[in-house]
Amino acid sequence: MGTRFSREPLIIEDKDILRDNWQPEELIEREEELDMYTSALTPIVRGWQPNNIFLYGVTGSGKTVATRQLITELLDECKNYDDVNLNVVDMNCKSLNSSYQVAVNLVNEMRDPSYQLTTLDLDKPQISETGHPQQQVFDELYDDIETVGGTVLFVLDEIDNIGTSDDILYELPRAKSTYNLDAKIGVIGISNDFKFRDNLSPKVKDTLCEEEIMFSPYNANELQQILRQRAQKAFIDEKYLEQEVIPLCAAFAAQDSGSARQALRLLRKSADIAEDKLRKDKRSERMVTETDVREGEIDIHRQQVIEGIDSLTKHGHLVLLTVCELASEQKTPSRTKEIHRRYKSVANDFGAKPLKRRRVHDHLSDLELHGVLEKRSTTAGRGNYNQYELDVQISSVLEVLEDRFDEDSISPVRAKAQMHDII
DNA sequence: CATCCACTGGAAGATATGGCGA
DNA sequence: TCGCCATATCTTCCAGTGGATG
Repeated sequence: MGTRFSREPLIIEDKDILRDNWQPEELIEREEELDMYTSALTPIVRGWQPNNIFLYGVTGSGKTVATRQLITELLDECKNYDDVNLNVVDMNCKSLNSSYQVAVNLVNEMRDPSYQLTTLDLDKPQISETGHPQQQVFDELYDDIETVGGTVLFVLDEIDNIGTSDDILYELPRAKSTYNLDAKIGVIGISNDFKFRDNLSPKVKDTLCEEEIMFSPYNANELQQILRQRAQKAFIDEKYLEQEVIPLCAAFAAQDSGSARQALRLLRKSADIAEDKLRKDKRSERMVTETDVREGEIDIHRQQVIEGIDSLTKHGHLVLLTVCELASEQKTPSRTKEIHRRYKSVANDFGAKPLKRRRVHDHLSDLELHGVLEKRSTTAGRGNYNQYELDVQISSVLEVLEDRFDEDSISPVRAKAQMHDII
């Protein structure tokens, strides 16, 4: 037997190739989008004022990969011309939910000594995330832009996170004329959310959306091509994949989101499961099977729900616990009114001041958004009302809640659930 | 058919928290 | 320490909805 940590590859040769941040040499199935994108970027090579570009499409539809590829080529090309000084500031706004935070992080990004702006280091200290007036942060940012000079291109990935506070998107494209800057400023906004574009204030839409490129979700066929492109390199031998594996991964992802990221994650998970079975001698052949894919799908979904629950606040957990309690008494689906009534006593038991009705409604919708609860809107009887019930195994929810509260307060619920045989 | 009812969910304001510079 | 700032969370208020009621 080998050691516990054997380096011997079993099925996968290079797992990184199956990650969504691996940059393929060629982005396939997106020819049209790349074409439009290229023409939108062309003015930069000529040293002209850049277009502002807005990309939108669901996650995993190739927006970021396309951007990375084209920006790399663009930077290379610009090196050939003395009169073009292109600086790209690339930032992911995933955890930033206001314009203010984006501005602060842009300043820090530009001042980060390890960041390779093609000109000088700014050599100024980083600034803290809170405590400054917004305008002051903007002023710092413009100062830095002017110091860097040339063409400054901002790539703001997942910009939809800032929600309705879109000041920065109004400010940035106009900064040149407002503050008489010499530097040319361009903004590329990348959004996963279609609605974000519609919800932008009209003044922002005018400027930022000069060039819009829409990345549609991949269909099952396109996803298969993408998976094949990567599987060729990632697996020791493609023969180790059952014929149905790639089509099935593609189908699951196409059905749900059309996201290449999701399809890849599933393929990766399936391969993990297969290797695990091999290692534990539960399987004799080097082979990823259809069953592995189906198991992987369940596993990933479950993981997502648990993460969803984990991110909630204390009262979110209390509301969820209330629904569990009702479920354990077979009283779900339950009306919001009923949930709120019961929630009040649950909260009191935990020594927490119960929230008002409205807020509990919000928590319930949150839970639905996370896929933990299922909502049923009813328009029967007097007026319309909502009912909620658990959309996942009560046992997995209780498991997560046990970590949040203490075990003793959860066990009565578990006992009741067991009594009614729903666990 | 007009009015009422019971509920939903948007909007705005209040409160709590935590970091900043002075 | 204080006053200032941003933000998350929560409360208050209220308009809208659509079947029920008389």
